[in-house]
Amino acid sequence: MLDIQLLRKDIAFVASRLASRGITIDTAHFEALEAERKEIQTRTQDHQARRNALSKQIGIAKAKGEDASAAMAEVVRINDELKVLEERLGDIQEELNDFLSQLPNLPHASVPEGGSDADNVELRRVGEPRRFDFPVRDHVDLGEALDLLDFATAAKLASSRFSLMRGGLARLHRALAQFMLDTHTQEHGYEEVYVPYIVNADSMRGTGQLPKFEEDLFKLNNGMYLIPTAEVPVTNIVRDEIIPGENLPIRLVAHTPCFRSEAGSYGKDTRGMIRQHQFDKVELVQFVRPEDSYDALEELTSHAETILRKLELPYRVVALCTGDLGFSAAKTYDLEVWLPGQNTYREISSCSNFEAFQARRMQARFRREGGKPELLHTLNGSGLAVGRTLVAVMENYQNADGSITIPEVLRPYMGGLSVLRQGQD
RNA sequence: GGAGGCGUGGCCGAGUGGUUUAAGGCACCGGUCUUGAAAACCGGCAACGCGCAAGCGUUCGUGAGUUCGAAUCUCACCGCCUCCGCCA
Repeated sequence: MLDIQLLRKDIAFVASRLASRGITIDTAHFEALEAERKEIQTRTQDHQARRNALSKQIGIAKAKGEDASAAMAEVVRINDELKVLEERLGDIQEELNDFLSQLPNLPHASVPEGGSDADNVELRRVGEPRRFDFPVRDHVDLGEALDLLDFATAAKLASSRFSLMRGGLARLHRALAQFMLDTHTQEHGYEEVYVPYIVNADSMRGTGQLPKFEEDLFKLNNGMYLIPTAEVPVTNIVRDEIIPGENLPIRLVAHTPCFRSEAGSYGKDTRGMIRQHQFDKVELVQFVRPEDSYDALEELTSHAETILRKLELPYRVVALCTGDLGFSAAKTYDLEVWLPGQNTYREISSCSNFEAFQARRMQARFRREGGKPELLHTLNGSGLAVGRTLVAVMENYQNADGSITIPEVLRPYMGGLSVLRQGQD
């Protein structure tokens, strides 16, 4: 949520920053609502003040045994008017709130201008895509040939866009998550958290999934939702809290499954594990002081990159342009891993600074020594998407005979195993 | 699932219809005293909204209601605790 003060003060600025994201806002509508809100609110509060004063007089009069019927009659009259005013004020405030909650965050000044992902800016490439002297297979062919990946059975159990992993591949998937958690907790100073995979609507509003993106979520019959990312439960830990300033920054990491309905993605990435209704992700979340959040974004991105470096997977870092930013983000770096099976770089992590956008929705604040509560800044990033990392390992580490070499750093998690081949357990 | 109890500021806690403008304590901040610290004493100290300000308003888990007036009464919901049942 944007700061309503900023809209009151300089709506032209807000409109122009949103225009860079391809969003047009009805400034006249907002200004009209605000003018009415101000008038109605002033009148409402005048009435309330009058009523409170009279009620106090009535109390004093009654205590003395005097007659208070004139004052009581006036309060009745004031209450009639007040009822109308309060209703109208409530409606206006709701309308303002709806207007505000539909607006995405403003892009940071350093975000490149652009209308679509074609305008994203590649910042750096790390690692050299491997040259293969045999025909490259994608992860689906590799996994099915090894009898370790079975999409047909997954579709029988659930539907398309689910996967079934077996044996060494299931273990490799688990190894990746363990390796990521251990790296972030032991080397990068994150605290591991275990969180609910089902959350309420308030949490979804806090991080910005609601009200605009309900169709992307799985909703349960009790009104709660399956999490689309650990960002939701982990970030909402600080909702409605005032954190002592000396406790910041707070760095949390969680490994969770993620559930996405992928509505509107029919025909996109239908093959393999790239786009699933259920996938695992290790998520990094930071709560920081406002002045530290851009340094924290660089640092958090480097933490995610560390995983790719240790796995020796080639990747590139891309700065999303204004038109490609997610709803709540002020700035985002995507990490894209090289997939030989697709002969291209594919997103494997998205690291964002939300500034105070989520904190304002969540009322997540901190207090400096002796100061007033201030909104903190939130950040998060995948560190990494486990399923896509598994795909990247399979495709980049494949051998001519269809076996898959296990990256060095994962072998301790695999009981020392160095290669996945057919017929193994 | 059943029965009972409870939700008050950063924390503890008083308050069962009217000068509550939420007592008191802890913590915290400032001051006096002191070589310094501690103790003692004095003062300050919830959040949010509107307003240039004075100030006004809202908030006692949440929402609805009763009343001239609600932290206090009624209803619903949420959460926590205790006991019973069930269960990994």
